[in-house]
Amino acid sequence: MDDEQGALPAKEDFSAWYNELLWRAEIMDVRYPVKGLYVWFPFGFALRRNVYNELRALLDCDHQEALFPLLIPETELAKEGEHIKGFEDEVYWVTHGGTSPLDVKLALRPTSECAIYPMYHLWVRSHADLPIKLYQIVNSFRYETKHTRPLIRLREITSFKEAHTVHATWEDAERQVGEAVRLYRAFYDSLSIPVIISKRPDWDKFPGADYTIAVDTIMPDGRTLQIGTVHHLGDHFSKTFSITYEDINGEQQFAYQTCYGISERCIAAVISMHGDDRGLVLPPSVAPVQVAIVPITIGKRKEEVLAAAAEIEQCLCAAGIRVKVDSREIRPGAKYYYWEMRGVPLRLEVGPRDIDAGQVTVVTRLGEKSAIPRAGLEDGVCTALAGFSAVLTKRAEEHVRTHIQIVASIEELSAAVEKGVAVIPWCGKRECADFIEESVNASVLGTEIRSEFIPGQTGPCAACGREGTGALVGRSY
RNA sequence: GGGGUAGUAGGGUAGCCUGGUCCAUCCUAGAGCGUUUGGGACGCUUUGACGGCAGUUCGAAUCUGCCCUACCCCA
Repeated sequence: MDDEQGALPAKEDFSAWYNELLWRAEIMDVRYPVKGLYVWFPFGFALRRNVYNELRALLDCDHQEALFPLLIPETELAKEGEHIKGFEDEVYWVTHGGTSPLDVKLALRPTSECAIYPMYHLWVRSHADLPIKLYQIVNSFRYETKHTRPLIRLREITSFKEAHTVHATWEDAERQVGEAVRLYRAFYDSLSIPVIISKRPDWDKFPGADYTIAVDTIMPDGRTLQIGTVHHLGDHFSKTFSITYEDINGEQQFAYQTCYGISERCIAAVISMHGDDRGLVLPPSVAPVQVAIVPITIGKRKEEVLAAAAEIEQCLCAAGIRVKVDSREIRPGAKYYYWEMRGVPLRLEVGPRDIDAGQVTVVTRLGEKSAIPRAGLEDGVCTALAGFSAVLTKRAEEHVRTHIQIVASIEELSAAVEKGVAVIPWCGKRECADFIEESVNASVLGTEIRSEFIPGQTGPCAACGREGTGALVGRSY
């Protein structure tokens, strides 16, 4: 092969590839001098903005965006016993104002239940106030002791989208759980990321929830990444924070709640799922630059070519496409590599030969080359972008499908989790899950699996032999 | 949680044991000038560093202490 100058580590070597790519594609700068805190480069931030705009658009149909404070008084945080127990080891505390110690310590929110629910206590009066569906997109803090990793395991989660809803009945809250799962599916569809929905085991649910539904995907190395969670909170928090409403009979009733969240792990998923040895590969829906135009300027016709490129830019821009002309004084090849690293879905090449032929050369990020007539270019580009999205989805589905195995015994499971995730019958008992987990060095992630790639499964529990149903098992980030 | 290794310019490395030399070195780094341009151009000129804080010393990248950060291994 050619000398691979400037190449990334191969994607096979996932950790090295991921770290190097974040830097080279200008997503994040990991050199900030505090462990677990990272800086968004402008390009990465543009990607973040596009991704979260997709999420906002979906939520804004029947949620409202709000903003609650970062600081939570210890007195509120400590109210719900089970909840605080789940977080107490990872809370950052503000203990001083200037040089004077505070009377009541203030926590940096690890999540916002205890910031929002005291206000819900004031806001909820009558059944007519319900349901309430709010969300906010904020940073939150967790003092992670394990290995931190940009976008995946952070001490400052910079992009936590959390929704908090209040309902009159348990059933109504459960319907909202279903609705949230539907929203998250739609969100990940727009990013061409296949997901596996399952119900987390009881010991792994959100502290203070009735149950937790998780959204997982499969990374290039076969490990799973949790990229969304939906919690049915029952009336645990409404009892703690006295969130009550007056029903139609004039009686005070406790409300039922849900909350559900997505963090910048969704961006880690986009990067990891689609990227390749040349860099990022971004879905057109969120790519900061959807089309890069490279003018091939040779000798005398330089002005003519640059004018043609500018005209094409204007016409695509008018059609609502995010487009950039790269007129830097470097070789065309250098520009191709540059935009490939940044995941631009389509590259347009405009040179004297194209002008003479009345066409534009189009190359997709995955290397498919074609020519589109200059007349009707907007339509041609839009079609190519839509086609590219479809190809990404198909590729991603193929990856997930080939990293799932349906197995029946511990031996099969042990081999399966080396390569990806597995589904195995389990009776639901904690001891059996512990046995399975210890035997294969992987986790029981969930049951009641909902995935187009996984059929319903029943059979004897892999640990005890009693009747069981399919459980998702894998190694996770 | 336990152990280990390391931090030198935008990135990668040498030097450290045995403290001292005016220009360490390589690159996909930056700046400038000129020639180039259908897959990472070339020449010349030039810029820039010893993770942080304290200590030892006439003198510290090098020795000592603490802290921070990164990576690897084991639970």
